[in-house]
Amino acid sequence: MKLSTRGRYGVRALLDLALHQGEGLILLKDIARRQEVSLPYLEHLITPLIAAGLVKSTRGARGGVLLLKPPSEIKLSEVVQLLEGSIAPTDCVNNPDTCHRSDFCATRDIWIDMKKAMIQVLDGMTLQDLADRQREKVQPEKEMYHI
Amino acid sequence: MKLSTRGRYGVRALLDLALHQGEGLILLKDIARRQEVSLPYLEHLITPLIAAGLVKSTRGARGGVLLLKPPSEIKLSEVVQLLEGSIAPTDCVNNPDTCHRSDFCATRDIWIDMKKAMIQVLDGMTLQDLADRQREKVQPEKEMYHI
DNA sequence: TACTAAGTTGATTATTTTTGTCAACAATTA
DNA sequence: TAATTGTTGACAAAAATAATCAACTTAGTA
Repeated sequence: MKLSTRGRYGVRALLDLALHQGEGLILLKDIARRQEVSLPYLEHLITPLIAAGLVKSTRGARGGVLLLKPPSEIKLSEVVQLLEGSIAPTDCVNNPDTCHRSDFCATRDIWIDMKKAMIQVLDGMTLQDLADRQREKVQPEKEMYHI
Repeated sequence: MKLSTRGRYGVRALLDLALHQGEGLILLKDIARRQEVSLPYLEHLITPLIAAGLVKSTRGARGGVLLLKPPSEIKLSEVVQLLEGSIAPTDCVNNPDTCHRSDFCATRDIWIDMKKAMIQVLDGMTLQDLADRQREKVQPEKEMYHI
C-alpha cells in the first residue's frame, strides 16, 4: 500500500510551485534541487501534469513552469490520481471485470470503502492548504528547502 | 497504492475460515481450491497468521487449520497489517527518520491522514461482518465458491 | 512399525514494477 | 547563431512481488 515516488515527488513539485506562485516561471532545475529529486526524473513527472493542464511550461532560455490554476483550486485527489493512476487498493475496485469473483466477493466491498476513504482525505486538501501548512512549518534556518 | 496478493489472498483465506467456522479443521488444500490461490503460496500466507495466534494449525493426517478467535473479534485492520506490513502510504509515516525532510514536510501530514482513514475503515470491519456480507451475496448457483 | 497425509520452512526463480538515466530533439531568447 | 530550457522515447538497473520446489516435521492409521 505504498505510494510510489511519482506521487510523492509529484506532489512535492506542485507544492514547490504553489509556494512560488506569482513569481513567474520556475526552473525545473530549481524544483529538483529544492525538492531533492533528480532533474531527469522530475521531467517525467511534470509531463502528465502539463498534459492535464495543471502546469504550463515554456521552453527555451528564460523558460520554466508555473501553475495554471490557483493552488486553492487544485485538489490533491486530482494530483495523486494523475500521477499514480487510480489509488484503488485493487484493480477490481475500478473494473469488476478484472476478476471473475467480483460479483460475489465480499472483500471487494472493503477495498471499495478504503478507496473512498482515501479519496475523501485527498479531496479535502488543496495545494493552497498544503502551502499554508508548509509555511507554518518551515523555520527560518530551514528556509533553504523552499527557496 | 495497490494491495499485494498477500493482503488480498490472506483476507480471503481468513474469510473462508470464518465461513467454515465450527466445522473443525479445514484443509489448506480446500481453501486454496475455493479461493483460487496456489497451495504453495497459501502456505506462506498462513504462516504469519499462525505466528500471530489468529490461526491454529494441526499437522499430519486429519490435520488442517482453524480460527483461534471468534471471527467477530478479528478486525481486518489486524489482518491486513499482519500480511502487508504497515499500510502507511510512505515509510516516513511510521518512522520520520527514514527521510531527513520529515520535520518540516507538509506532505507527510497528508500521508498520515491517509493512513488514519484507511485504518479506520479496516478497524470497522471484522471477519464476522465480512462473512455475513458474503453469505448475503452468494447466490445458490455460485455456492461452489464457498463450499 | 511403516506408510501416508498434512503443514513448515528455506532456497530459488520468474515476472513485474519502479526508478531512474541517457540522448536526441524542439522551442525560445539573447 | 548560440545558449538555455523543456520534451520525448528508448533503455537499463534495482527492487519488490509472486510464486515454485524440495526437503523436512508431525500426526494418524493400517
